[in-house]
Amino acid sequence: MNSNYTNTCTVYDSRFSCFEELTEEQVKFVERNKVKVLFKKGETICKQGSFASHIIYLREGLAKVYLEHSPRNLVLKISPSGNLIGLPSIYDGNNIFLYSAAAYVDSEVELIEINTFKQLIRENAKFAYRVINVLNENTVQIYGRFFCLTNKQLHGRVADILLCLANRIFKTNEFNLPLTRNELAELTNMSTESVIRVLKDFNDDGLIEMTGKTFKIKNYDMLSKISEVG
Amino acid sequence: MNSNYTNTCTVYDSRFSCFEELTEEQVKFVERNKVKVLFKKGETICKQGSFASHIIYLREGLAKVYLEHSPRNLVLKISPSGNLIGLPSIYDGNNIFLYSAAAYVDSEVELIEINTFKQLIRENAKFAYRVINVLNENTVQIYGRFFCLTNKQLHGRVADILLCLANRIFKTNEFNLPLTRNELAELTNMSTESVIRVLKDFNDDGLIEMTGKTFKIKNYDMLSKISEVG
DNA sequence: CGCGAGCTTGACGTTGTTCAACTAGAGTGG
DNA sequence: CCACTCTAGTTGAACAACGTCAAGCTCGCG
Repeated sequence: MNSNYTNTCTVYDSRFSCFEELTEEQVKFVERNKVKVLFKKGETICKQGSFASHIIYLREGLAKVYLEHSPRNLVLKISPSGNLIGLPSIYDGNNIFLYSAAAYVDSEVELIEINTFKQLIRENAKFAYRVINVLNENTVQIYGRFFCLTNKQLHGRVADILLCLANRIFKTNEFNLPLTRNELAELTNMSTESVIRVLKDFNDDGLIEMTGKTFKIKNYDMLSKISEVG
Repeated sequence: MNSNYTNTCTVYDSRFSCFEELTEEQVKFVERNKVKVLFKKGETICKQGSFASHIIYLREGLAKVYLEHSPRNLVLKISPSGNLIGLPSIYDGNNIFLYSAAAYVDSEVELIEINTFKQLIRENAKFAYRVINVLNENTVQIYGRFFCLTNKQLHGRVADILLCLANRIFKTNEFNLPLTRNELAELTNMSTESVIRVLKDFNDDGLIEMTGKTFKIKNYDMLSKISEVG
């Protein structure tokens, strides 16, 4: 019953699986029209502006979804395993990827032929209903992140990301982050130097313990508070 | 085939009408389960966090859709007549409004009972497919605005809004704006004073002609350029 | 051993907000 | 018809928040 968006805004992790609603026959239909692909860390999974011939299911790994624009990109979300990427591409006849996605770590994806996916939506209303739920979930997450990046200051944003990573990605208070400081900066929409300074502040104040890429949340409540007030 | 998001980002104006896909019987079903309501300028059409018992169709008027948060709100989009508000509320079992909406001008809306709407989605896959398109269109628009507010500077944002209003709302280069400077500031996520200063700059440089609330776009190309480079 | 990428730090400049003061027009009540 | 008040609009000056730049550091790897 939470009606605010101040927290855990960056990671999109769907609670819905649309595929559960498929009939046996439809499942086979999907099986026949998908391929499995491996992406190495750093590789582009889909490219903004190119033809979207498929919907992407991230079976294993971690990816960022972002809008490309010089001089700097805008990361829309990070997507852990179990999520769909490219759903907005089924919008209108064009089938163009509206964003790019890249692998943060080695990842395994399944590419589902887009017309297969569209056909399922038109054939199976329960499946479509699930898809709508996934899209809406995604919208909620984007709204949260939108708010975060536009209305919070640096410390709030970094606190937010740290909590987000701990809660939603690693699901523990101590984790080894596979991102560079530069990638963290892109994620929080700030300069690399500022990321470093804020992390140092948190470290000096005992809110986190940080050595290189190992992070440990020491004062969860305080970080939450910083995240809230911006 | 445009793959960037630099322009006309604030107004959501759907090209899709989902209702065309309904059968006669379903149309009657909707008729029986909707009510018409008038809202005066400034009134709240829906309230973030409250129960969403209905989907809102804006038949006539102009509204802002926004996240509530002190000290300041975040406007997600402005919605002209002919659009649906509250679709993300059908996400999961909760049926809570994820955002608030308020009328910029006197507006006429139709409230469609939410379970009616849900039932239509589950019954009619073509209808659901249309709804998905509407949601995706909305997502595209939000991405554009997200980019605009996070990566553009003041002049770029104001140029953006002006073009947006001219192109999408008033559909002419000369219009009378029913918004205060303060509302413009909220819309561009900047301070009222900054809005005034930027508008003055544009006016002094001959890009626009402005007297009070009357605006005239004088140099469309230059404004576009400013909007692009941020 | 040396090279390059990522990381870190301090100094400095820019952008945009905040604050305070002032102005103009639109009610409102005597 | 005139104060009075209230809101919206405007302006300038001070200030804070961040980004940029330049330099140096560290560590893994060829």
